[in-house]
Amino acid sequence: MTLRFYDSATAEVRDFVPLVPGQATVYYCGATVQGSPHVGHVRSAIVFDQLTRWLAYRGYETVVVRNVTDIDDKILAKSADSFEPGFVPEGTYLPREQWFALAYRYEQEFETAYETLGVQRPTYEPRATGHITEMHELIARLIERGHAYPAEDGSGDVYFDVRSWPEYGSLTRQRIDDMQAATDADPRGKRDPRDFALWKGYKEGEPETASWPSPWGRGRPGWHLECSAMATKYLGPRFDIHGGGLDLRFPHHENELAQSTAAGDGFANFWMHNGMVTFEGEKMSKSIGNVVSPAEMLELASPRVVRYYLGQAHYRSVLDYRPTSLQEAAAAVERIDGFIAKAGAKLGAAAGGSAADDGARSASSVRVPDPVPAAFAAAMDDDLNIPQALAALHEAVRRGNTALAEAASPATLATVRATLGEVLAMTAVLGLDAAGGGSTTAEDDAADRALGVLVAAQLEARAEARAARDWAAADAIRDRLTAAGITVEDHADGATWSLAQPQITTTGTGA
RNA sequence: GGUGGGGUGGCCGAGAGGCGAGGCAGCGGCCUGCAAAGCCGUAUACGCGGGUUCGAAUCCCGUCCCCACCUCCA
Repeated sequence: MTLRFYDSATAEVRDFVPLVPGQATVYYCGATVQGSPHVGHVRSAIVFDQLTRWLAYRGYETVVVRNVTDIDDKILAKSADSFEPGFVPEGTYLPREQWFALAYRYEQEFETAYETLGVQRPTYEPRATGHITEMHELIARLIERGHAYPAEDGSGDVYFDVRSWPEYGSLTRQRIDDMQAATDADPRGKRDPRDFALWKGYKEGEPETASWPSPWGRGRPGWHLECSAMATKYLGPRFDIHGGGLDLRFPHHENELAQSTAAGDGFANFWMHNGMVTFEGEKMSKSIGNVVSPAEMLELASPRVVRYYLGQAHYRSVLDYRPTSLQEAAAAVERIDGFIAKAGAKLGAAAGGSAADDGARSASSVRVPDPVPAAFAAAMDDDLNIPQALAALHEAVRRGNTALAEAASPATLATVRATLGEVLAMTAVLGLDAAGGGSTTAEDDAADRALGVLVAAQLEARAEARAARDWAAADAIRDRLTAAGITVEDHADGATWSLAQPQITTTGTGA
C-alpha cells in the first residue's frame, strides 16, 4: 500500500509522491515564542514528529524544518509591558525583559517541552530574525511582479496586494468578497483591507533592536513572511509537505501560499493540519485562559503517558482533554509497558540472566529495527491512522501476553521474542521510547541498584514465608512493599516487582 | 454571511454498504493461598425523520445540534 495523506488544500486523501524519489521535505510551523507553551503546541509537534518518524521508517530521507518566529507584535508588546512602572508579572512573564530575551527564554521553554516528550529535533530550526535578508529578497520579487507595494501613507509598511493575486483564498477555498471584514481592520495605507503586511515600518517608541534597514526604510518583518522565506531557503522553492495547526490555515498559511506562489515559487505539495486540543469541549487558547501547560500534565503523569495521550488520537481530530484523560492513557501505557517488562524478564531469564531488570533493559536496548506488523503499517500509511495503529499495538501485546502465560518452550519463547520486537518497533515509531529523555545519572543508577537489592531480599523472605504457607507473613511483606509504591506480581517462575505509576488524582486545569 | 470538521455503546476513540477496531471502566469465568497482572467471555452503538438497497453507522433527501476558521492563535 502506498503512503497517503489528506491534503488540506485539495480536501482529499492523495497518494504521497515525493518531488524527489526517496526524499521527503517537511516544513512545519513551530512557535511564535511570545509565552509558555501549552499542550496544543506540543500536540502539533508530536503529530509532525509521528509523521517524520513514519516517513523515516518508510525509508525516506527526510529533511524537516521547523521555524521559530522570534519577533512579532505580541513579543514586542509583552516586552514593552514588562517595562511599565506598574507592571505586575503574570504567569511566566518577568519584569523588565527585553523582547529578544523574552523570545529566547520562551524558545527554550518550548525546546524543553519538546525534548521531554520525545519530539525529535528537526533537521534545522531557523529563527525569523536570522532571515531578514531572505525576506527582503522575497519582498523585492513580489514588488517586481506587481503583487506587493509600499504603503501609500509613508508609514514604511509594505503590503501584499491580495486583489492582484486571483488565487488568493485557494487554500481555504474562500472568496475574498465573502470574507468577514476584521472588526479592528486598520486600513492605513492599504489598497484592500485584506492586504497583509510583509514589512512593518519602524515606529517611534519601538526598540531600535527590533528594526532592520531595508530598501523601504527601517522596520521589521510582518508575520507570515518568515515562513515563506525560510521554507524556500532550506527546502527549495518547491517541497513536499507543509504542516501546522488547523488554526494556522487562515490567515497564516493562506498568506504564505499567496506570497510564495505569487513570487513564482511552487511551494508546498501537501498541506497537513492537525486538530486543536480542547478543554472539556472548548478550544484551548490563551485568550480563553483554559490552557494546560506541558509542565502541568507532566506533574500528573510520566512523559511517556503524556506523549501517549497527546499522540493517540487521529491527528486531524479534535483532542478533548478532561480530568480522566491521563488516567486512561496511563492504564493503556502500563499495559504496554507491563508486557515489555515481563517479556524482557522472561527472555533474559531464558538466556541465563538472573535479574529480571537486566532482561528488560537488554530487550529495550535492542537496536536492530524490527519491522512493525502489517496492520500497523497499513494504518500508518493511510493518512497516519494512529488509533488503528494502536489497535495493532494492543493486539500484539495481547498475543505476547498469551505466549507469556504459556509454559516456557522454544516455540513460546520465540513468539514472545518476536512479539516483543514488534511492540518495541511500534513504540519506537510512535516516539514513546524517546519521551522522558532517559538521562539517568550515576546517582540514579546507584539508587536503582540499592533498591533492587533491598526489594529482592524482601521478595526472598516472602517466598520463604509462602513456601511455609505463612500467608500472614507473606502478605505483610507484600503490603509493606505496596505501601512503598512497589507492585508485586507472582508468576509461575517467581515474583517480579515494579514501581507503581504515580497516582493521578488531580483534576484541576491550572489555568 | 462565507469556509471547513463533527454528532458512534458508561467514557475515550477508529471505521465509512455485508465478519460489531482498539483502549478505559463494568460484569462473568480461568489463573492465584488471597491478591495483582494476564487470558477468555460479555453490549438490541452509530443525533433525528424519511428514502435507495437483498443488506446502511456507512449512499441520497430533509432536519436538529456542536465545534473550528474568516482578528493573535499549534
